[in-house]
Amino acid sequence: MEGSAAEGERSHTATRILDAAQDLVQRRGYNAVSYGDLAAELDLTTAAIHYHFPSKADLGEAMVARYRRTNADERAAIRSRTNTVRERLTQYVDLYADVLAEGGLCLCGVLAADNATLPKAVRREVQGFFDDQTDWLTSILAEGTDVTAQLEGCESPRQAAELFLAAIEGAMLTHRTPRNQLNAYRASLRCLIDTIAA
Amino acid sequence: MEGSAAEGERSHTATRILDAAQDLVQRRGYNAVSYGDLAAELDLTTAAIHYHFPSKADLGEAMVARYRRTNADERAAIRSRTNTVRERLTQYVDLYADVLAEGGLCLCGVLAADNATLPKAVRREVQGFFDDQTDWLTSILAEGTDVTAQLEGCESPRQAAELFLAAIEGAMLTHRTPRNQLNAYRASLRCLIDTIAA
DNA sequence: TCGATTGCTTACTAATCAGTAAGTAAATAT
DNA sequence: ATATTTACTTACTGATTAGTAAGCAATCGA
Repeated sequence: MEGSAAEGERSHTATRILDAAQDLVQRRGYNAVSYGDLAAELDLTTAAIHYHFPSKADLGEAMVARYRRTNADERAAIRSRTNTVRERLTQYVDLYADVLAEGGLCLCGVLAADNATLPKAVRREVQGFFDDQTDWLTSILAEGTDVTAQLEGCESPRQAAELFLAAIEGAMLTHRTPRNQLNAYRASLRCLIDTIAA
Repeated sequence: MEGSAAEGERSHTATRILDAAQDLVQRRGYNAVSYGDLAAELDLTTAAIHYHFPSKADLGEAMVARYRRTNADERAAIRSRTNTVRERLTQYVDLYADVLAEGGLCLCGVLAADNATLPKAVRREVQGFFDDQTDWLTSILAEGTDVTAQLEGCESPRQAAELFLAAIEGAMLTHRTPRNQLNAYRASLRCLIDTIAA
C-alpha cells in the first residue's frame, strides 16, 4: 500500500456516491433519496452502494462529515483572503449561491428539517455543523467593531452570530421559488450585513 | 341537509386526519409521513384515509390550506389586540413557541425543505403562505416608524419583512436541538426585533 | 504463481409505500 | 318502508424501500 495519507482517502466510486447523494439530498431531502435513485444516477447497482456504505446511516454520516470538512476549508479561505467583516459575511453568504441557483439548500438546513427521522450519528454531525458556523461567525464578528451597538437587542457577538446563521438558513428556505431567488436571498442578507457592518 | 355553513365544513374524522397529518409532518417532514402512520395514530385503516383524501396530494393541499386559514386568523388577532410594532412582532414570533417546544417546525418551513418532491398544488399553497407572511409583515412594519432607518441596508419595509420571515424560519431550523431551543429561538428574534423597533 | 482482497454484479427478501375494489352497517332521504 | 348515501372495513395490487447472500473478474501481495 502506498503512502497512506491522512484519513479521508476514499475510492473514486465512493466519492461519486457521496457527490450524488449530497446533490440529491440538498434538492430533495433525506427521505426522498433512495439507494435506487443513487444507483440509477451513477449507473451502478444498489448493492454496489451498500458495499461502500453498508447502511443509509453510514452514507449520511460520511456525507455530512465530508460537507463539514469542505465547509471548514471554505471558511478558512474566506478568512485568509479578506480583512473586513463586511467582505467576510458577504463571501460567506455567497458560499450558497451555486446550490441555491440549482434548486438546492444548505445540506444541513435540509437535514435539520428532517431531524426527527435522522439516524443519531447524522443528527450529531448536523448539530456539529451548526456549532461550527456559530463559532466561526462569532469570532468573525468579535474581531470587528462592536456588533452589539448596531444590533440593539444583541448582548454578545455569539447572539448576533446565531441570528445571522438563522437568517441565512431561513432565507434559502423562503426564497426557494424559481424566479429571482438568488437576488432575493442576497438582498435579505445584505440588509442584515449593512446593519451589522455599518 | 341543515344550514350548510360557509366552505371548510369537514367531518370529525377528516379533521382528526388533518390534525394528525399536520402534527407528524411538522415533526418529521412530508416524505416521512405515510398513510400507514396516520392510520396507526388514529386507529383507522389506510383506506379510510383515502376515502376522505383520495391522494396524498389532496391531503397535503387541504392540510396547508387549513394551516393558512388558521394562521390568517391568528395574525388578525395579533393585529387587533396590539398597537406597537414590537408587541406585534413578539407575538408573531411566539406563534411558533408551542410547536417548537414539541419538536416541530412551521409546517411551511418543513415543506419548503421538501419542495422538490411536493405535488404542485401543495407547492403553490406553501408559496402562498410565505407571500401571506411577507405581505402581513410588510404592512405591520410600514405602520411603524421607518424601519429602513434602523436596518441600514433595507430599502423598503418589504425587504425588512423578508429578512424577518427568513430569520424566524431559520431560527426554528438552527435551534432544533432539545436543550433550551425555545430560549435560543426567542433570543435570536428579540435581537432583530429590538433593532427594528428601537 | 498462487491466495487473498477489492469492487463490483445478479438475485434475492421482508417490509412498507400509495392507491383500489368490493362489501357492509348505519344514518338519511323520499 | 324502501332506496340512497355516508363512512367506513377487509383484502388486495404493483412499485419501491433498505438491506443481504453468493458469486465472479481483476488486481495485489508474498
